[in-house]
Amino acid sequence: MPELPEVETVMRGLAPHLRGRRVIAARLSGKRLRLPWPRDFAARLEGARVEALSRRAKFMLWRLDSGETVISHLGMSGRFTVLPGPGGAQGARALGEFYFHGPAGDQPGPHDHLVLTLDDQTRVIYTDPRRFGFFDLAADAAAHPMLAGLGPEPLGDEFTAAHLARAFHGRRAPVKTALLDQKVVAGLGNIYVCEALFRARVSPRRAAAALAPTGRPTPRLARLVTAIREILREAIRAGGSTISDHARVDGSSGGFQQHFSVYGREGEPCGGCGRPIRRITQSGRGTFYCPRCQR
DNA sequence: CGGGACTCCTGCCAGC
DNA sequence: TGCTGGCAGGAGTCCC
Repeated sequence: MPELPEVETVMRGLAPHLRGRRVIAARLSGKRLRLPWPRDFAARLEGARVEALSRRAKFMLWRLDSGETVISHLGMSGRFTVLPGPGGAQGARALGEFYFHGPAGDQPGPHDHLVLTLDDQTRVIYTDPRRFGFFDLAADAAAHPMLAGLGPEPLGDEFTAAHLARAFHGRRAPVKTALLDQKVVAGLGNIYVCEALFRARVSPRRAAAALAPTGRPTPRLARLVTAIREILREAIRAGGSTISDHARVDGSSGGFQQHFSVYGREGEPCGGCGRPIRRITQSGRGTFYCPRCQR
C-alpha cells in the first residue's frame, strides 16, 4: 500500500514521538529485508537523538544528531507502531495486546524487524511481513543511490505541466507506466496513478508522448497535474488508504479507500457514465479505468 | 536507450 | 476443510 500519502501519514504520526528523543536501544529481528541491514545499525542508532523527520517520495528520513540520516522505506507491507512509554501507558496496553503477540504482551511478533526504545520509554516497532521495506543510514541522504535520481515531488513547485511535457516527450510507454516511473515524478504508486488518471479523464493506455507531442505544456497535462495534486492532498487528509496493510502509527486505518473511483472497482458502474469499470494489466500490474470517460 | 519480464517475500482470497 | 493458483501497494536488475 504505501504510496506517498501513506508514507506522509506515517511520518506525521511518528514525528511527535521521535523528534527530540534519544534512542536508548535498538533491537533487530536479524532477518534480511529488501536490503541488508546497515553495518552496526543498532550501535549507530543507540545514543543518537532524532532531530527531524521528513519525507522524500516514498522514503522517510530521520536526521540524527550524529550527522547520519536514517532512510526508511515501507516496501509493500511495512508499518510502524508507536507504543507510548509510562506517560501513555493506557495506549501502550491497548496497542501492545494487538501488535505484540507474546503472552506477556511485550514479545515481538513474527514480522517485527526493528524495535526502538526511546529515552522516554516509548517503543517504536517496524513490522513488515513481506520484507520489501528497508532501512539504510547515510551521511548525505539526498545522494543515496535510491534518492539521487528521483523526479520532483508531486506536491512541490517543480511539478508542473511543463515538467510533465518534457518528461513525456518522445516517451512511448503508456502514461500509466510513465507516471509510475519515480524519475518522472516521485511518490506515486499504482492506486493514486489510477485515481488521478480517472479524475483527469486521461486513458491509462495512451502513450505518454501523445500527451506531449511538442514537449510543451497542454491543457490536458495541466489537468493531470491538478488531478494528481488533488488526489494526493485528499488522501493525506484522510490518513492514506488502507487496503490491507497500511495503518497509522496508532494502529488506526486510513480512510481514503472509501473514495476510490476506479481502483479495485472492476465491473462496478463508473461514477461518471455508469458503464462498468475495466481492469487491464500494464507492465504486469493492474490498471483500473473507465474506457468511456478516460480518453 | 526504452520498455517489458522477472525477482525478492508472505498473506490472503477465490475456486475447486 | 484443505489445497492451489493468482494477486497484492515497490523498485532494482536483466534482457531484448
